[in-house]
Amino acid sequence: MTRADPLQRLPAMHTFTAAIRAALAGATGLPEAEVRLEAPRDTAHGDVSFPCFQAAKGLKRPPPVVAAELATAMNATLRGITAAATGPYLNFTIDRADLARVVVGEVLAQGASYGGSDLGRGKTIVIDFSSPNIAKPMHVGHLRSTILGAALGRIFTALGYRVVGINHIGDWGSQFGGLVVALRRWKSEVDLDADPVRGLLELYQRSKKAMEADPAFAAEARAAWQELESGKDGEVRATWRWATEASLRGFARTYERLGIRHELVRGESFYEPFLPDAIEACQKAGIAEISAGALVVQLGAIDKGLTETPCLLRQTDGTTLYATRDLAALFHRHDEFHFERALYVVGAEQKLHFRQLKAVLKRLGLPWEPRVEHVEFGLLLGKDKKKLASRKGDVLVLDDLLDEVVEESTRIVREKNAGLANPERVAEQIGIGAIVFNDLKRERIKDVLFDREDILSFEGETGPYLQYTHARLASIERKVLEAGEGGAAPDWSKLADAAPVLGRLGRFPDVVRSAAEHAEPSEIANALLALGRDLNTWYVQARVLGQEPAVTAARLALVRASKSVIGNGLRLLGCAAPEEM
RNA sequence: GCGCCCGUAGCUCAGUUGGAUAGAGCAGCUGCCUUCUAAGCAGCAGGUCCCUGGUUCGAUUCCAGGCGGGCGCGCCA
Repeated sequence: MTRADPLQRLPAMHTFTAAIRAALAGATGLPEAEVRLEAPRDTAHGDVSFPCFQAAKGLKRPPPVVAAELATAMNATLRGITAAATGPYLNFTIDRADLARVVVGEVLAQGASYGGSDLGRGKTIVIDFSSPNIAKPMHVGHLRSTILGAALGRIFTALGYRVVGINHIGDWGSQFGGLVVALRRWKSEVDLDADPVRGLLELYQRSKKAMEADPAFAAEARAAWQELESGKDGEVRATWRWATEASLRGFARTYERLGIRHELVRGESFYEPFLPDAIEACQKAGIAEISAGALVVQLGAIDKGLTETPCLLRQTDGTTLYATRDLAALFHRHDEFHFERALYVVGAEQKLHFRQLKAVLKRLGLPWEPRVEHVEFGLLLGKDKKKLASRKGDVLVLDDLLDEVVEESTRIVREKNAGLANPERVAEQIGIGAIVFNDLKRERIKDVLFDREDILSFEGETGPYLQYTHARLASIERKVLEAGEGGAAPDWSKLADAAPVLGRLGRFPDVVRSAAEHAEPSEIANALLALGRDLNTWYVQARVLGQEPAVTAARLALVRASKSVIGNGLRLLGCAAPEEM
């Protein structure tokens, strides 16, 4: 395999910024790396801006004077880019035709891969996300981890990384002894075919009650758990395995609706055999000690905030804990994948746990500790601003939410576009898109108020708004082609009125890269919304059909490029990009 | 009590490594469907960027201390 010349892989905008950077470095004497360019907040100022405060300090002259001097120098050096001083700012405007030709050309040439790169070639990213518990339906609380993790997976894949998405199923623990006994006794009393997870939930809940009320049941459950833990491959294990597989079948439908797949499904039970090794590693390193009867790793020396909260590896009764299993899982993943980054897409309420986990890695002196990241996200809060808990009357089962939103989108699709060829499919795309986008549009650390109205609204800053924009662009493209127009050579200078759109198209690859770096899909969501706004503003007043051929061709090219970028962005986030809606 | 996170318009949020007049959406009010989908567009109105101090030519942004809200804090996961 031959490696592409990295310079040729630079996004379109870089051809311009590189020229500006080099020219500024030459004129100011600053190293190129220290020439800090920014995108002006107001596009009327230009495409690229250089605040002259720093340079002025070095040159010992007032910033506005420096800006004016540099403007003259830049205009003498640069071609196709004009520089103008506005107070202390030096603003660059790229020749409109050049900007349009280069950006649109690159977007169209790269198509579905525009926004991506080969940045991650040969590197592996492990993403732990979703991770529901068996015998319980996925709750809306699982939504954020599922949607965020899947989006991150697609983003890293687009950047050329090998992505291993792991579903760390909660399939282990003493409570499953009770479930096994419940299945043994009452299997025939519930419907486990139509909706296996709901049936299992009923049994699970009955088993919890029976544990308290019925000593014989409790004893049988304990015995079942002991047998399960012993590794014996008998009736108990077979029943547990059946319950696990039935749950996974139920989850699979939900994942399919969301367009999500994991590369690996590995329950906590998978790591059971590796627990002794994990504990031994800590003991051999001399960092494990007995405290109040439990085996712990003290962490105060690493992190003062953890003085009072050591990491517990083994309880007084000899059994292991969450942290032990996560540690074992992490060692296993490192050995198997030699990851560049290992991301845990888990709620912020588990921050302490991951801080402890990383502190243990530090005490072990493992150099790859910084590669382990807790991609935390805010809580899902109820209307009372308290953590959302299961309550009667609230629809909190994930599938129910998906159904409810799709029902609403079906109603709206019928109302808005009665002649649509496949309304069910489009309604599903829009409903799911609304849910996914609603979750990804804000910074992940922010708590989310679970607001049904918010999710069911398809106007403004929503997934359907972008899907609608995409569908309209597709419609324009269809109509232009039907009319047999758009085949002329484009006059790129006629896209001068679309400069904000061109800038956003050109910067899209930077947005994707930044979103990956920060593990923050909301950066893409917000960039798409801004693009959508600028685009809508542009095309309502720039008709494509029936213009001079060179104008129609140029506008059609921009429509296609914009549609491509919005589509790419929506798909990265996990939203469909319908051609019609 | 300790630790961490959040605090920007009535509500929900953006705001790039500190930089120009702090921006969107929703809700409210005005307009725009005989021309490429009105899930849209244009406009009006709406601000003590929680407070106080510090660093800086410059702070919504960085630092410290408060205030308010949330989450977490050894044998659950």
